[in-house]
Amino acid sequence: MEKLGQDFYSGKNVVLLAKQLIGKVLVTDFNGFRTSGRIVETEAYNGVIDKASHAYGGRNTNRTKVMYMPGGTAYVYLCYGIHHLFNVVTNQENIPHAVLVRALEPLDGIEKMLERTGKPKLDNSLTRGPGNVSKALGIAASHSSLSLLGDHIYIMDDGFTIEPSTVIASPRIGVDYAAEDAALLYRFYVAGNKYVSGKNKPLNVSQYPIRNP
DNA sequence: CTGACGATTCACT
DNA sequence: GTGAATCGTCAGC
Repeated sequence: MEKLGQDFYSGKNVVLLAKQLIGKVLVTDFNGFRTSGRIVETEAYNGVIDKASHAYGGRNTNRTKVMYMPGGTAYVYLCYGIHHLFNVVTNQENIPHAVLVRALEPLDGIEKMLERTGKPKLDNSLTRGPGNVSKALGIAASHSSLSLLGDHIYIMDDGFTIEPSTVIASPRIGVDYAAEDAALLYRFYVAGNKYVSGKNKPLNVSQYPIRNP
């Protein structure tokens, strides 16, 4: 059981990092309430050359400047006026790579997550989809720019390994506006896991070959 | 200052 | 499958 450190987040290949984050444990600890879940779905956003990225073309605004911070920083933003989406900034300073965490399998603090989301009981909607992940873990836009090397939001490797053949690569969700980049296989998920959002091919692995970029 | 809109979710048909 | 909710952000005037 060990917290991911700077070396992990400094990795230069954001697509590989998105894949490597599958199976890790995302933890938040606010006001003494610890909540966590195993990451089962991620998406990579490949910096200035990725039309689906907020930093495409070097775009650097008050909101997106967080993406230019060093790897290991939280990038959280409000989407559709309702949902806070949590991303892990990767690579080094001034290279705006990020990984969106889209789904978790709940582990610790499920009662607290139910309280935050107003759900009556645990089901697959608690941490399914990026908006729900943030809501359940208590992550808000005000946490953007927070270091993941600190004590409030961080990611653990607990030694649990997802069978590699069950980690599927697919196109990202909701990025049709990104033209040809919408087809890139930058989304990763655990095949058949009930917390995975959107399309979830249970077993037909061959259709979406995993490529180590 | 203004208007269009989004890396979504949920209720409803 | 369709549509509403809801507001900070950002490009453009």
